[in-house]
Amino acid sequence: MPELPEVETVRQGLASVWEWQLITGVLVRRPDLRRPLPSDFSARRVGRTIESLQRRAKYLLVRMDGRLVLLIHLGMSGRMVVRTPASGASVPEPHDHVVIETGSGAVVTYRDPRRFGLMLLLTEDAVASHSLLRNLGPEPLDDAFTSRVLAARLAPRRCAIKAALLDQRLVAGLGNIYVCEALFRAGIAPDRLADSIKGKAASRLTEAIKAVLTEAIQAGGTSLRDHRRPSGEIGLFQHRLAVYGRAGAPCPGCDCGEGIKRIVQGGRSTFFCARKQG
DNA sequence: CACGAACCCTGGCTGC
DNA sequence: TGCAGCCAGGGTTCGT
Repeated sequence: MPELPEVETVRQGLASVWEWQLITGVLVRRPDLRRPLPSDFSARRVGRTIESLQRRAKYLLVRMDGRLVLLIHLGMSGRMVVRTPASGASVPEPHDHVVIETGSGAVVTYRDPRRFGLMLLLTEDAVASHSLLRNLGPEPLDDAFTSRVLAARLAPRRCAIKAALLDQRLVAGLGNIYVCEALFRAGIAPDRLADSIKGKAASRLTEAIKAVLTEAIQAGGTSLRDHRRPSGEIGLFQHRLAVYGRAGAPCPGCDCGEGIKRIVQGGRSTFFCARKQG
């Protein structure tokens, strides 16, 4: 589910509730996520103060005092649900796996039906070198991510550009939706070889990636099924998708009669316009 | 390095 | 209505 814009939306929502809050309770209702939660998961966190929330790729990093960091990945179906004292108590749902209460009385629930997500407690020293993080590519919204950087990273890759952009080692945070949308905006065919993207094409692709991610964050992400902001509101970017999930619909970028096509690359759907992305 | 397939797990939708 | 089959925004691992 969540790609970079959805995770960033969750980060912003959680930050307003969690920053500088004391953790007063952690309840593990179901420890068997993608990696099992350790038995001391709760004990190590109660009494800590949350200092900041950051995002790296599709990971959330919750930094606490004592150089302790909670790493969260939402997988495909993970959500963080916030309940404040004003919104009242509620009955736990079947897939509410971890419940975290802070000094303000806010209760944040990690809900993840498919349990592809994970939570991991690390010390600050272990974060940068952790196996889940150390091979991640650059953040696409950083100023340092330029078309020259992208072209250089694509140059040794002899695979389809679609597959290359989904590879988190090449650039971090893109998923199936935003890769499709960025390639459409850049006018690049999804099966074009990655090492052929340079110069003008690399510039168009870089700008397309940054623009689509920025717009999606501003819209609160894309809510196709599971994504919710911590407040419970849905994102709105699904209304602005040009190609993703729109097989057969008219192309919004040109007047070709064929409409948006769907193909399968590496077992995953790709949506594109054959004319605009010739 | 690249590729596909299998796998992790559940829910929703489609078609029969 | 029930059920089988397929699909899904994430990722890893293993074999070729």
